[in-house]
Formats: sequence, structure tokens, C-alpha cells
Amino acid sequence: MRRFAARFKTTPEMISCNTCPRLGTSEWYVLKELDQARLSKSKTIQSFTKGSVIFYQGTPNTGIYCVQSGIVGLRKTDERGNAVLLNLIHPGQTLGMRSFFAGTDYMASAEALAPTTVCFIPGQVLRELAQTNPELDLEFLKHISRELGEAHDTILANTSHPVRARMAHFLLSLKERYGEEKNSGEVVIELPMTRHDIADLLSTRPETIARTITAMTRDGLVRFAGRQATLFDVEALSGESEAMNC
Amino acid sequence: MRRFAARFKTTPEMISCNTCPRLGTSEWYVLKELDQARLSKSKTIQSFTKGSVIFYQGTPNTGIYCVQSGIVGLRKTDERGNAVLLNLIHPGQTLGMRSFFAGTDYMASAEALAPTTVCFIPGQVLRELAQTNPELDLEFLKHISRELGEAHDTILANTSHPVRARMAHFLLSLKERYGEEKNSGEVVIELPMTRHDIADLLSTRPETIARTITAMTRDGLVRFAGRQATLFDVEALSGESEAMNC
DNA sequence: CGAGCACTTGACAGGAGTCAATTGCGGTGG
DNA sequence: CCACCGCAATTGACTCCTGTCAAGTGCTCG
Repeated sequence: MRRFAARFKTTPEMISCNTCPRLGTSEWYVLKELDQARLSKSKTIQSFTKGSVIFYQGTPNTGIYCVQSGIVGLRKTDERGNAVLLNLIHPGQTLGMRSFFAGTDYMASAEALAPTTVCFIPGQVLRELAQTNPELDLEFLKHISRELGEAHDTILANTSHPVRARMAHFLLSLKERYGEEKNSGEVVIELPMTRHDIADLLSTRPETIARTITAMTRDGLVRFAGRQATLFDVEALSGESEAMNC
Repeated sequence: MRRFAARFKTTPEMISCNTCPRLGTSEWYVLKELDQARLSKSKTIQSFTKGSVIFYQGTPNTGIYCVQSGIVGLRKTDERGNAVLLNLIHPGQTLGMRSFFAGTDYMASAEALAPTTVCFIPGQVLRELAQTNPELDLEFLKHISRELGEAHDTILANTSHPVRARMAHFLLSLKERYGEEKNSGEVVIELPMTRHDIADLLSTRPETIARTITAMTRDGLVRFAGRQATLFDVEALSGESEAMNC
């Protein structure tokens, strides 16, 4: 089992929620202006170094997080130490909703996969905001419903598609957010995580990821230089992951 | 791919929601009495034969269902025809929430695994009820959050535990609902589904289920006679599935 | 410069999938 | 009432994808 350092600092500078560039993509856009101010005043901004843990599986939930910058992985571990990355949480997305609304302890840990800044909103504040903004609960409902849909996709994908197809799918999903299209048509992606984390995300092992990369490179689809991936044939990659659209 | 018969009849007899024995375990218990009457008037009762489909993946969601009796399987199929049973929905539980709140088409089909009766509540009625009963959304939020947690458990279990452990876990989970404890200490379970469905639920194949049953029988843990399973050694089964508690 | 981690590669084993044949059971129709 | 058809279930043979163990390289950071 890996060791996690639990270090973060509360940054002094105040970012107001109503001017937050992430507001539009978050649930909070439904809030009345007055309540956005309320939100701003009640939140805490926290920064985490790469590899540090935002919250731990098995500990009580005290509120939810809004990811400001960086990238967060939701890691679930069982008694034997087997771990998976359930999903990635990107800037503008919310973290810790599930256990907050289920009323349970965290059932997974949240780990900063890159230097990350988050806003923490205490549960009590959230409850109060929802009382004067009924649409807020509906927004969360929609968000969690979509996450459940994605989890269902993952269950189906993991059991009916080989690692290579899941890898192709993963690379294409990164393309949207991290890809840089060269004029030659190639797409260069700076991978935001280690091979080990990719393995956990695709429910496999680092060795299998390495071998899959080798095979894809041999086939001329991609080339890897450390964390920099170059996609030569997006078309072919789409073909290999196509069956994963259900 | 299997063929599904889409047959159901709307039963004439009216079961009132406020006297429904399932009320307590459903989300609807938060409704004011007046609204429970409203719910009763607006719902439609439908009966499905074993194997028939309540709704189809890819079709638009028009409301949600409350399972009255029987058992429903949520089946998701990809383009290639690979299928899994995402979960089972038992009497008193709700069906079709996810896509309703996500605002998408159904992303899985609901199939009656046994003769089943459901109440259908039109989406419009649901929205109206939620407006006068804000707690209702919170109930759904809790329910879906728990489902998401279960989906996460499944993702972890499928990739880190062999079929046999998942099978042990499955049998024990049926024990609560379908088990009948004999004075000898054995537990007899009438399986509510085929081997094929069990395979889909455990993300494996019918042949593997059969082999697993053979192996477990050889080890003296269980005995199977068609759909009737007898658990001889609940203790040992718990041991084999223990690591699945995360 | 050394320690530790990330990554790669090889060798090997094994769990589970696939294909195929056979048995058994249940429902339908003659 | 029984024969037949079809699906459910079992079993065998075989393949192969993926996990495991192990060794080796290279990079990064203290």
C-alpha cells in the first residue's frame, strides 16, 4: 500500500464565487446572487501538493469540495489493498457529494494527482443554501445521476472490453482536455498521471499498461515519451474504442 | 442477443399509496397525506410476465416506477451485444430514477426476472410533488447516492476478486431476502433468476457459473438442485467473500 | 552521488472466455 | 397424455488475456 502525505495549506487570497471562472460549469450557478456571496464567505480555499490526500476513505464527511485547479483522483481501496481509481475530478467539478448526500462516511479517498486547489463548503452551509434555492438539490441530483451513469458504463466496459480498447478510450477522453493539436494532425497529450494511476483507472496493472503502450506504438497509433503521448491515428483509436459507446 | 416480449397489462384494481405496504421503505413516505392521495390518483399499475421488458435502453424516460411485487433486473447492453445486469430492484424500490434526474434517455433496460407488478408515476406529477415536498428530492438524492456507492463497490469487486468470491457474496446477499433457514442450520434459497442472469450480474459467463457451483459443491459449501440452492456452510462462504467489504 | 520510484521487458502461470457436445427440463401441440 | 422442440444447464477441451514475479534501466530529488 502506498503512503499518502496529508498536507495542505489554506491560502489567504480570497477568490469570490460570483467571479469564479468555474461558476458556469458548477452546480452553483443556480444560486441567487446574495447566496453566491454567502457561499464565498463560508468556503475555505485549500491547496494540495501532488500525491497528497484531500480526504480519506472511512472518515466522516463534513462537506463538499469544488475543484478550482489541478486534478483529483477518487481512489477506493479494499481490505486486501486492491485499489482502483473510480474517476477523475477536473476543475469546476464537485467532490465528496456522494457520501454527503448518502449520509455515510467517505467510501473512497480523494487524492491530488497534480498540484490542486479546492474550495471546501461546510455541510451546514450547503443545507442552508439548498433551503432557499430548491433548484440546487436538483442540480446535484442531475450531477450524481450522470455519475451513476458513468459508473454503469465503467462496469460494462471493464468486463466486456480488453485493456487495449479501454486504453484507446482513455486517451481519446484526455484529448478533449489535455490534447494539443499539431498542424500535422497529430495530437500531443501531457498525461496528468503515472502509469500506475492509469492502471488503477482502467482496472488493470502498470505492466499491462506498459505492454499496451508498446503494442500501440508498434502499430503506429501512438508514441510515448515519458508522460507525453502523441496520437498519430485518432481515427484508428476511435475504431478500437467504438464498441464502448453504449 | 435475446428477444424480449414487451407485454404488460394495466390492472384495474386500485392500490392506494397511503395504505401500500411498501410505503415505509420507499421515498414516498415523506409526502404529506394529501400528496399521497395525489400520488395514488396519478399512478398507473402495470403487471409484467417473467422475461418481459418494462422499459428499453435508448428510449426516452417519461417517469419513474415503484416496484410493487416481483423482481426487476437492470440490464445494460453495448453495441456488440455484451450485457451485464447492473443490479436487482426489489419490491419497495424505485426504478428509472437515474435517467429521469439526469435528463437522458434510459441507458439500460429494465426486465422483469419474475412476474412483476409496478406503479408508474409520470414525470410531471413527480416534479409537482417535489415542489410542495422539498424533502422528496433529498430522499432521491440519498437513494441515488447509495446506488452510486454500490456501483463503485461493484467496480472494485469485479476487478479485484475472482468469480468464486463474487458468487459467495451473491449467495449471501440473497440469503437475507430469499433464504429460508432450516432447523439444521442450513439455508435454502430459491434463486429468482437463471444461471445466465447470475452470470450477467457477476460479470462473467454461464459456463463459469456452472463450474463455480460444481467447485463449491465439491467443497461441501453448498448444493444446487435447479434453482434451489442450499447453503451448508454460511461461515465459510462469508470467509470467501469477506475481502469484498471495503 | 546514492536512494527510491517510475517504467519497461521477459518468463511464466492461471483464471476465465470460447467453442462444442450432451443432458435435462418444461411447455406446447398433436 | 405423450412426443417433441427449445432453452437451461453442465461438462470438456482448448486458448489467451492478464496478473504475478523478477530483473534491469533510467530519472529525479535530496
